[in-house]
Amino acid sequence: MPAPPVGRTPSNGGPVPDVNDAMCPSRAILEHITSRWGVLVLAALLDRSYRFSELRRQVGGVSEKMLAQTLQTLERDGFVDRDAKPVIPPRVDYALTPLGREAAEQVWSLARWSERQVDTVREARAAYDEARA
Amino acid sequence: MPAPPVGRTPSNGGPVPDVNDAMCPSRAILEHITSRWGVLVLAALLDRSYRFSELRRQVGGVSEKMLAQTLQTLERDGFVDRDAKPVIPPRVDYALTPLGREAAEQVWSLARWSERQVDTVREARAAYDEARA
DNA sequence: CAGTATCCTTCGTGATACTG
DNA sequence: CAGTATCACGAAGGATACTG
Repeated sequence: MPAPPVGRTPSNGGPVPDVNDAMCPSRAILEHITSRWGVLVLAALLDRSYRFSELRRQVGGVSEKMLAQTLQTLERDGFVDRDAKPVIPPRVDYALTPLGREAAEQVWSLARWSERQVDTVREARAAYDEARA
Repeated sequence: MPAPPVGRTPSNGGPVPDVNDAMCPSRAILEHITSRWGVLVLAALLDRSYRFSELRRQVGGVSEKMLAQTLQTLERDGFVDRDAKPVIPPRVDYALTPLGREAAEQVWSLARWSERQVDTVREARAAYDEARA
């Protein structure tokens, strides 16, 4: 299937609703699950559910802001289930929904494929860089 | 984990040395093939090979700069084969390598899955937004 | 035709501080 | 503990003009 044609390219000037979001909703979904932290969060939750801080430790290097943002996006899309327990101190557990598990498995499979190609790709890059040095 | 400092930042695109190359090489690969234009380029080339301008028309809304940059990145990683014919006017054909075809098939499969979930996700979002309005 | 070079705007990300 | 608010900065991305 050919790529979806995009009508206009926003001439620089006005706040334009994301062209691809409007034109191609699936692009937004794909972006959410393949985003830098999205991949790692989904992968972590593939094992078991996590609390916020647990997840933050499990996914190394993510800021609170980005983790919260990533989780909200995934929750809104219906990939992650948020279970906030009304206790003090607050306790919130995050888990995959069935749909989220489907997504996680696929994206994780792609991630593992990428990992397997690391050496091949490194060689390709070396050859490419060599050819124009 | 602070982002490691990077040497040069070319004003123009081109295969930019990826910050994540050092810390997580597979992440860079994943990023290249799931990038906004990377997905679309790989998908288009799944059908057949294309010339630069053909590809630009096929993938609607991509600027020359981004298409060139995307193609260079994919070529450098060994996913795309660039065949520049020494004629005037210049003619360059782009095609998938076998490795690129593997990548394209997987990412396109994920993209099609995303497309199938569009309605489900839209409902999930509506429910989410409803719940906090 | 197939790109490069330059300039500029927008966006993502992180640091920090604060709240329930 | 689990977030939200604000700010600052570099990187991503686009428009345009130019070149072989």
